[in-house]
Amino acid sequence: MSAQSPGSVTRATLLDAAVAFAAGTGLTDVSLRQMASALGTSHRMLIYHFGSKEGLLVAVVDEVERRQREAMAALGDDAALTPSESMRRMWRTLAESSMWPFERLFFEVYGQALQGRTPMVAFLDTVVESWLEPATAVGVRAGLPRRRARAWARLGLAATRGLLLDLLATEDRKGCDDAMEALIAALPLELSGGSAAAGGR
Amino acid sequence: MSAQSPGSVTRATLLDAAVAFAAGTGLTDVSLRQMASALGTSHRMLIYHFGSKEGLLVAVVDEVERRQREAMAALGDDAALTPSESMRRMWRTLAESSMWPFERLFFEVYGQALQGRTPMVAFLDTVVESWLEPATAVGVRAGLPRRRARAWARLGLAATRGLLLDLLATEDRKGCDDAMEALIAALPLELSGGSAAAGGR
DNA sequence: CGTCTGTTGTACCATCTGGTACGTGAGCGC
DNA sequence: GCGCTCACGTACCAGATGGTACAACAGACG
Repeated sequence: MSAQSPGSVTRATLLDAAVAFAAGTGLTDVSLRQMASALGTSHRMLIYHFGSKEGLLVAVVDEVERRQREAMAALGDDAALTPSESMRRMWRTLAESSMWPFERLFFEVYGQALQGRTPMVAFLDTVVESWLEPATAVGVRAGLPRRRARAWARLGLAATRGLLLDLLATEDRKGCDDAMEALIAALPLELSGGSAAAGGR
Repeated sequence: MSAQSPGSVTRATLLDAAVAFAAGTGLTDVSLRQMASALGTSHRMLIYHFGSKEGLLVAVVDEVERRQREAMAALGDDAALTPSESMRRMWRTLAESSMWPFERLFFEVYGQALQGRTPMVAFLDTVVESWLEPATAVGVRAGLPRRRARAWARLGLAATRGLLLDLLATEDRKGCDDAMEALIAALPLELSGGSAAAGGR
């Protein structure tokens, strides 16, 4: 195996460690030297592999976004479940405390993206739509008119993120569970699984 | 009253300008010199009035939090309205594009607080509870059992914040309005105004 | 008048920042 | 062997950073 491009194995390993570090520490006000020493390398090597600090941040943000999409795919495609059960399961997964570091990182990046900071700002292009489209499809499949499905998908996404913000701040798992259950109990009939029009064609 | 020379500025004025600057630019990766020159003063003066950069950040974050509480008080105490109408009105106010800079700042601070950065971390103590308690009271007054009222208050708060995150990222005002309407339409009967004002005193 | 107190400007400091120059091996094809 | 690329360490740079020392100027008060 020829190590062709500047970084095939080393770079990937380094990126993985960088994401883990970012999840644990955040990536605001972090210098190359700090991150490098936490990763067991030198700031010289980070610049070597990623070109610049900006390049490193781009790589980390892209990787976080990639994992987010991956998680969405893993959580959303369970077509056998009713939407309400699927929603409950997604919440149970996201609210797990082992996920918190990544969610903290997610909201940190989100907050900086909203302020236009490069390269986080690219986050905004996909952060809603990539979740909204699949969730809308679930609602449509369950028999909701498209526009209504999209509104509910949007609401479900927003409530989930808002409750995660709450959970991360208060660590009140029970209170947030109750709120999510209130939303699930209030879902339209089509989404709660009672009379799903399974053959939507 | 000594109308001081144009260069002379009091601490309160400086703080006000600092918050405005933070709302427009963010307060991540901002140096004293940058902020000072944007405020028409020198970094020397910021340190003179606030003690240190940390002291300035503390003052700004406290002020943002204070305004947030003030806004909550202004939005929440309209006891004549039904909860659903009150919610709709609150959303209409918060979604106004003139509020966006402050909301961006809010989420930026929130994101950094979640990563434990001082002094933003103090934000977390009040960011949920100070809104949750009044909203719960509204639900109880409308006839909901306390626990159910609290769950719905939490859900309403989370959905509002989640939709603001969505709105700030996508600027899709209509889509977010639809989602909020979907939530309002799904509120429990007691909150939607059908059987309002159960003789509370 | 002099003195004191609150502000402000200038000049400076040690430290840290991202980035670079350069040397040095290790591995590999020839 | 030779050359060549990748990977990495050491040493360094110019610039920016937060913070400080010190002087100067204003007005209030005796």
